[in-house]
Amino acid sequence: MMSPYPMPPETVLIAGPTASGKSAYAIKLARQYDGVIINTDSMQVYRQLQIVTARPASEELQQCQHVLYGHRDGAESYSVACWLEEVGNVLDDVRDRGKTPIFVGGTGLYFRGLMEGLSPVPVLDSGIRQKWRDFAKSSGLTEGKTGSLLYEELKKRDPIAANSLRPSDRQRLIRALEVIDSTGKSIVDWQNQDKGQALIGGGEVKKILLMPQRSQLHSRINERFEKMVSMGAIEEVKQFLTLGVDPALPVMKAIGVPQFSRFLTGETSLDEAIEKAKAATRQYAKRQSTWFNNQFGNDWQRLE
RNA sequence: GCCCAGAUAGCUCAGUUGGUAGAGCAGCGGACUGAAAAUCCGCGUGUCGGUGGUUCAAAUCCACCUCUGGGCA
Repeated sequence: MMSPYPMPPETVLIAGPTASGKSAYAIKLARQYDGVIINTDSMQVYRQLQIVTARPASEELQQCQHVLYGHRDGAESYSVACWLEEVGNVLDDVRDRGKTPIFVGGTGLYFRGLMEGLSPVPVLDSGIRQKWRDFAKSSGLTEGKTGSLLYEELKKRDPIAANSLRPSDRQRLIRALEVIDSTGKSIVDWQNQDKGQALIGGGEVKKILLMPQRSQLHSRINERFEKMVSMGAIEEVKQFLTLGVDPALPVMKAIGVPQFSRFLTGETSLDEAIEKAKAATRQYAKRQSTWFNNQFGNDWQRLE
């Protein structure tokens, strides 16, 4: 039965690899459902990078309300936990105003946190976190996968966690070490604990997955990157680099930043920087697709 | 027109005295719980320019042809 006044779903989720057309689709649904678009992308939160992260610009922002976009400084470290905390506040506000929350982005981990909650690991001491990052730097792990000092250290302190990780997986080894060191409890134990109440899922959740054919996605990625360059992506990265942000921070890994940084110091040609950045984008889209294909449930509506 | 150098994976190129080929990049598949645009794991995807010839055996040697660079006219 068609109703003349269809009720909007309680929540809308729109996921898809980079350049799959999420932003435009989100605006369409936002108008249909009187929605507020909520950023679900780990890089579009940073204020200084708009062009290079394909963050919606003024024309899009005028068409409906967008939140959690470009609201954080690149010099801060952001995370899925920060995001979930912010989402909690945003959701209360959106629902109070009778609007439909529309989550849009490409970060699989953020969607997982949103739908399933997060293990209740407390905020860790920043000194201890820094200690293990420094340790990792001196461990020589970047050189190869064998003889990892991090791995040996974790085996001593938390053999169960070590057993579940690869000796070459620097990031997860560091995380496991800082958790056991700060809390005295294994990350595995934390992860087996109740994740608490998920932020969404009480009512109808419309889940949409935009998955264009790979070859088409590659064309769109390549074309979009050329557009970014003509819109001033290089200048944006140049300006950002003058701030002297810690090279270890997440924002420094945004696609375009390392490649243009190397061009700006004369290490590579412009053509090479552009080709490398396009390739990095295609590889990223590949990893996103793997996540969406295998980590999401089959209750997502797939669209090309 | 003549001389020289090339032609091998999508790209750049290795390939020993003949034994049906391998690197990097790209690509493909996978993992994923607080930096996730991160961090990791796995996989060569090939009419060796073409046609003949020599040989038990040709990417490899010979001939001719095609194409691409460079040089001489």
